[in-house]
Amino acid sequence: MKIGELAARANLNASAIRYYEKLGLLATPQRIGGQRRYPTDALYRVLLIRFATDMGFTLTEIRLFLNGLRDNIPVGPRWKKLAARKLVEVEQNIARSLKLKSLLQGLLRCHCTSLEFCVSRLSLSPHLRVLSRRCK
Amino acid sequence: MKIGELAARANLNASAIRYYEKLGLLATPQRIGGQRRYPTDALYRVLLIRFATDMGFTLTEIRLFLNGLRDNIPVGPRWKKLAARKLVEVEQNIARSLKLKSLLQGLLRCHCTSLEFCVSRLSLSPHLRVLSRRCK
DNA sequence: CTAGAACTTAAAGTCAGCTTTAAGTCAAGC
DNA sequence: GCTTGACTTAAAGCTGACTTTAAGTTCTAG
Repeated sequence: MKIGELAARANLNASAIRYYEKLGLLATPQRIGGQRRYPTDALYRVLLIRFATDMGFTLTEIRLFLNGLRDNIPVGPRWKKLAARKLVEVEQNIARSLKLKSLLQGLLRCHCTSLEFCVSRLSLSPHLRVLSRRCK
Repeated sequence: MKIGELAARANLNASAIRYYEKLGLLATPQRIGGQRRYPTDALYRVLLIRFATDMGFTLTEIRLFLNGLRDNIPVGPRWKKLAARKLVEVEQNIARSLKLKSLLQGLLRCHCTSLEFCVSRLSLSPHLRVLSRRCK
């Protein structure tokens, strides 16, 4: 498989594949005439990387994890430590986003002419009054 | 008020204030001996900007909104359009984060030796099998 | 055999939201 | 009058995950 096909199958740019290789996330593949040739396994590796980035892991974290695999360090504890840390981050993000959501909903329920009232009703910080002060 | 005091009161760096000014978020203030002097209003302006960035708005979005204020375009519709769009983004973020959370929790409940089972039980994508295949 | 698509490299560019640096100017207290 | 801290500028640096560029090489179809 050449890089273009690998990239297409992983729904990525070829440059992203080269970037992963440069970061040490992908092994340097066999070359034919200077061009990279990948075994099917490489696709799974790339898809795993994509999955992990979708899970919110950084490429650095993923490299740590994959290097653990390579060095035959037991996967369990390493993975769980990373996952537990990420879980905390995700939960904080959810809590924050829920707060933002209700704040935005509250603001959206206001009419412009009553924004001043809305601001106080929502107990928003006083600096928001600069907003209502200018509101016709 | 000099820039240092404004920055301290907004819990920001002075460089951030200058950056906001450069982006057009803050009016160019009066100068005394080349140094910026701010009226109290400027603090409310900065706090409003901080509030909006905390709400997840980008500085570009905030500038659009503030320019609307300056040009005496009615605040209500403009604000609501931005807020409604942001609300959708926030809701998508929440949905995504909840998915990630349950996925991470599922993975955390696994033991290394049963990760293969876990992967199939969680109905994870097949590329995750590359993981379990290497797991001792 | 040749056109052109796909590959190669290193280095620079992108986005956001600042911070840091370097070299200098101004203000306030003693 | 002098020191020191706060201010000034433009430009470069930072993080993360890539993309783009430029200039060149190789593969493939006709």
